[in-house]
Amino acid sequence: MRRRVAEATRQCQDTAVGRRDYHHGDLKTALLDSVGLIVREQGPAFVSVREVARRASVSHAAPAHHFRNKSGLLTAFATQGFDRLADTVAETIAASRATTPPSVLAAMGRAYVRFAVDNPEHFAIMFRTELLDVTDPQLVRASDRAYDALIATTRAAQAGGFTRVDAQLAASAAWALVHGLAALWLSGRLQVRTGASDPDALAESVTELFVTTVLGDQS
Amino acid sequence: MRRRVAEATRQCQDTAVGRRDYHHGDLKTALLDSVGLIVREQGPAFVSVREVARRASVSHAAPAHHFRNKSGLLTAFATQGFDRLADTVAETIAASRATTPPSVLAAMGRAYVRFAVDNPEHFAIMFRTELLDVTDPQLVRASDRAYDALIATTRAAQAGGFTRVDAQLAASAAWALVHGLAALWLSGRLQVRTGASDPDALAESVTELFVTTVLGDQS
DNA sequence: TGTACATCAGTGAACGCGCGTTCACTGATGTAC
DNA sequence: TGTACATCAGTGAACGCGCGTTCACTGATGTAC
Repeated sequence: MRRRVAEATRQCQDTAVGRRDYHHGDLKTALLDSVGLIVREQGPAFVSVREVARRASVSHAAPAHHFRNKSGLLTAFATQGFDRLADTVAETIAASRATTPPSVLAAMGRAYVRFAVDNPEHFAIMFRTELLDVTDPQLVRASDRAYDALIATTRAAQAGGFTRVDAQLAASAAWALVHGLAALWLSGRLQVRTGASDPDALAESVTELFVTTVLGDQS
Repeated sequence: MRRRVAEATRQCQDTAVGRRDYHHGDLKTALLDSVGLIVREQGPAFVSVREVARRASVSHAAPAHHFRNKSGLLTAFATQGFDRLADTVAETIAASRATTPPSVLAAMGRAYVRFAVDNPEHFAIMFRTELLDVTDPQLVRASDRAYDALIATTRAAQAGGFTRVDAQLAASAAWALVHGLAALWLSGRLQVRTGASDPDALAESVTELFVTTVLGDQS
């Protein structure tokens, strides 16, 4: 009886947005969204396959049809994060095409911190290598894409005579600087220590300091 | 019967190093050591009160006599980490008393990375604020001690006319730089990206770059 | 020095719980003819 | 267009497990007299 009623309902609403009778439609995405919500609200330690399924309103066995296991689920989530980061960085580079490598690098640094602040749930998982399958090809590809943009920019800076040091060291230092800033901000320590409340302003000051000193026009 | 044998054994070995009959002697320290071993070998996610007790060869209820709960245990471990970091930094400052603030700051940066590499288990917990009781007075005191040393040094640099920017920003930037370097190194990303194998050399290059540019002698 | 007693620091059983994963299953979907 | 059938994407029960915390307990220690 309940089945027949449900079916009748389905036939009426078949094309409506809310239809989610038996097959979900886009459960994979919904599960990754659930991971993000849990990490954001409670932290990485609270992610469980069952809670993720619960939030997506499916049975706890459903995720197994989309991810090999818990590690696979987290790896997919980290991959999503690296893809978004790489997209953000690529957009930043495209938007500052007309400027010099140092100002491109500064913009990338601001974008990195912005990404971390806007997506704390992804940032909190992306570098937890002990939770991930770091050999996963999609994860590798996504994180490569983000790093390649960085090293290309410091190489351009070096080629343009803008840097005091080689491109590799400049890339490592720049990455460490913005990564540390993002991590300390998200852990709450920087706010406590400095009383700062605007991560963008802080990122701007720090990246500006970096490029004007390390990448100051030396040509 | 077994009891009497055990007692006889105890009476004979009462003063021996290995004696650990009923009262442990220094269980609190032993439990913190166990936490460190687990984090180092398996990661923070694998720390459980029961496993910690198991490694210290006591019953799983024993830790409750020394720590309020799991969060208290981790908070004590983080406190131990901040204390050791502050000690390391203090020693570094004492050892470079005769030099200028920029070179003191560079030495502190190297010490920070060195600490993280030598104590990855502490570093992995110290900034996981969601796992800790961040209001714990001992934790606050220990982490204050480490930060105070940093801000004092950048203030000295500013007072000596060594910095392009104010002491607070210099402290934030310096901290972010070495913290990011340590975090990326421990996550394994930097090795993969740069092929580097010596964190000390990398820390030396990066801190040197920072102080010569940001704190270059401007007087 | 000996003894009574309070306190400390352990034990082991028990509680109720949520976890990851596997399994046989079934409803829904898509495709070949 | 209709139908048979393979495949896909879910369900719900079950597995065995380890977890954090509490509790009454007891052995060991230290102290007052």
